[in-house]
Amino acid sequence: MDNSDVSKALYEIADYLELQGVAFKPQAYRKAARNIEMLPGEIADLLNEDRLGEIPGVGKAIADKITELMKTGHLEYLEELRAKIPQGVIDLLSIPEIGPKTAMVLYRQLGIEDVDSLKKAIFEHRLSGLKGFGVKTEERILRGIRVFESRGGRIMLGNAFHSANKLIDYLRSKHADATVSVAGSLRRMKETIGDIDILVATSKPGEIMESFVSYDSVEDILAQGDTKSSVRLINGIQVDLRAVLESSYGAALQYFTGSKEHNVELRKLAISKEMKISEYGLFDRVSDELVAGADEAEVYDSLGLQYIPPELRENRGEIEVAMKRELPMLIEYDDLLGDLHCHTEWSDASGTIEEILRKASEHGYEYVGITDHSKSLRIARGLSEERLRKQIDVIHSLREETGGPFLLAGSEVDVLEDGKLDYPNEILEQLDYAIMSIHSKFNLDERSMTERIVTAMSNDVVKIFAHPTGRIIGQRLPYTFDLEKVIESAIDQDVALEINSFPERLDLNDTNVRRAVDAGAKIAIGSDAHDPSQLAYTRFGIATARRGWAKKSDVMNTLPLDTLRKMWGI
DNA sequence: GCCGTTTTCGGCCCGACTGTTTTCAGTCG
Repeated sequence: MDNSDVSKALYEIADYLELQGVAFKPQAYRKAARNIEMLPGEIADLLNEDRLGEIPGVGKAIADKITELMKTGHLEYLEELRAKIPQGVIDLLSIPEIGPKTAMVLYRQLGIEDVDSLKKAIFEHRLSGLKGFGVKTEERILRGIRVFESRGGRIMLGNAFHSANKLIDYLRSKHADATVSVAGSLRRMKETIGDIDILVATSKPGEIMESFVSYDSVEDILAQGDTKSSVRLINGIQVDLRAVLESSYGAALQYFTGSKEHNVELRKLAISKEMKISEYGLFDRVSDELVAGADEAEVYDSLGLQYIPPELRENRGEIEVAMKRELPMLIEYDDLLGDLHCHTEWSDASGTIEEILRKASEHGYEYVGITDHSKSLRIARGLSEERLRKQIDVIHSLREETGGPFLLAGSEVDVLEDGKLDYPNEILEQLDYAIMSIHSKFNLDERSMTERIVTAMSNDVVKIFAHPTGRIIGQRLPYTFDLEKVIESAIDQDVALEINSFPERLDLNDTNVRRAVDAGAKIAIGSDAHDPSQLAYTRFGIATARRGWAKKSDVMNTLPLDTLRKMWGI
C-alpha cells in the first residue's frame, strides 16, 4: 500500500461522490489525492509518525480513511460507495462529453455500465428517447467515444510539439497580423500532453476560426464558435483554438497556459486582493476596472508576484515562492555548451562521428561526446574492446584535424548485475569519461539494485548516470531502487544524474530533478541522439530541468570546456 | 471535507459552447 494506492482510492471516492451529485467533497478528496501523489516521501512514514494531517488537504476525516486503508488494506466507506454504483459507470466519465449527470442518467434509465453497451444503445437510438437527449447529443457522445478510443492515453511532448508547430506556422502564414502562441500543457512542456491548446490575438476571430477548421489535417470539427473552436486531427490529437483581442492577450495566455491547479490558486489570490481574474484580464472587483490584460508578466506583477515561467506553473509551491520573489533563475534553452550523450553508426545509431560533429557545430556547442554502447548490449551492436580502442583512435585523429566543437571520447557503459562495468579499467582509462547505464536485469530487488548502482558509481571514470530510473513513458515502469541513496552517492562520487532528453524517456523526470537539485546533486542533460538530427532533443531535456526548478549552475554541460575538464576530470 | 492576513462557519474559480430549453443545464478547460 504505497502513495499511489492511497491517492487512487481517494480519486475513486471523489468520482463516486461526484456521480451522486455531492457538492464540494469531490474537490476535497481530489485535492488530498493530488497532494499525496506529489509527496516526496512515503506516506507510510507519515502514518507511523502520526503526521498525515500535515499533508495539505488532509483533515481528520480523510486521515482516518487513509489510516484504515493502510492498516487493513480495506476501506469500508469506499466499499459502500462501490456497492451502490457499478465501477463501469466511473469508466464512462473518461469519455469526453460524458460527465457525472449524463453517466448517471445512462446508468439509471438504460442500465449502461460500459463503453460497449453505450455504443450499442447509441446505434439503437435509445438515448434520443430520454428527456433532454436528442439526436445531436447521441452524435456528440459517439464522437466522444471515438476520441476516447483513439487517444489511448496522452501524447508524448516531442510528438505534440511537432504537430503544434506545423499548425501554428500554417495559421501565421494565413494571418500575418495575428499573434499566435501555444498554450496549455505544451507551453508548460509537460512530458505528456492531453491536447494542444493554441491562442490567437486578433480583431477578426471569425476568419481565424474558419482557417483553423479548414486546416488540411483536421479530421473532425468538435465545436466552432467565435472565441473558441475544437478539432480532432487525423493523427487523433485534439486541438483547441481560442481567439481574444490584443488587449486581453496576456491574461488569456496566462489563463490558457494553466495548469488548472495553478490558475485556481491564482484566482483565490486575486480574490484576497479584491480583484478577479479571467481570460479577459485582471479586474478590480469593486470598480470592474481593468488592472492588467495585454501583457502576461503584468498580470503576475499586479498580483504582487514575480513572473512565473510556464514550466513551473503546476501549483507545486511556485506561487508562495514567487510572492517572496525567490524563484530560481532557471536554466535557459540556449545555456548548453555541449552534449555528452550521442550515438553513431559504430553501434545502433545512424550517422557518422563527423555528422554528429557538424550538428554540434550548428548548435553552437564547444564540445560533444561520442558515447556508443558497450559490448554486452549485443542488440545495440555494442562495441567490442577492440572496436572501442579503434574508435578512440579515430576520435583522437579527428580532434586534430577539425576546428569546431571539441570531440570527446566517451562510452555508454552497461552496469552488470554485480555493479561492475562492462569494460575492464585499462580500456576505460583511455576514455575521456564514461556514462553508466542499466539496460539489463531490471528485476532486482530494491537493495540489490541500489547496491548495483552505488557500486558502479564508485568507479572514477564514471561521470554520468544515464536515464537513472529506466522508465519509458507508457511502456516500462522505473526499476525499483532507493533514489535518495543514489542521489547521495552521486553527490559523494561526483557523478551527474542525467536528464535523458529522448521524448519517451525524459528520465530523470521533473519531480525527481527537483529532489536531486534540492539535495545538491549535479545534472547532465544529454540528447541520447541515435541520429544527428536528434541532438535537438535536448530542448525537451532542458524543459524537464526547468520543470524541476534547475538553475544553469546545476547542470554540468553548461560549463565551458576548460572548466568542465578541470572540475570533472573529463 | 477542508480551511482561515476579515472567518472555527460559510465559503469553495470563471466563462464558452452545445443542445434542447423557451431561460438553462451539462461539459469542458
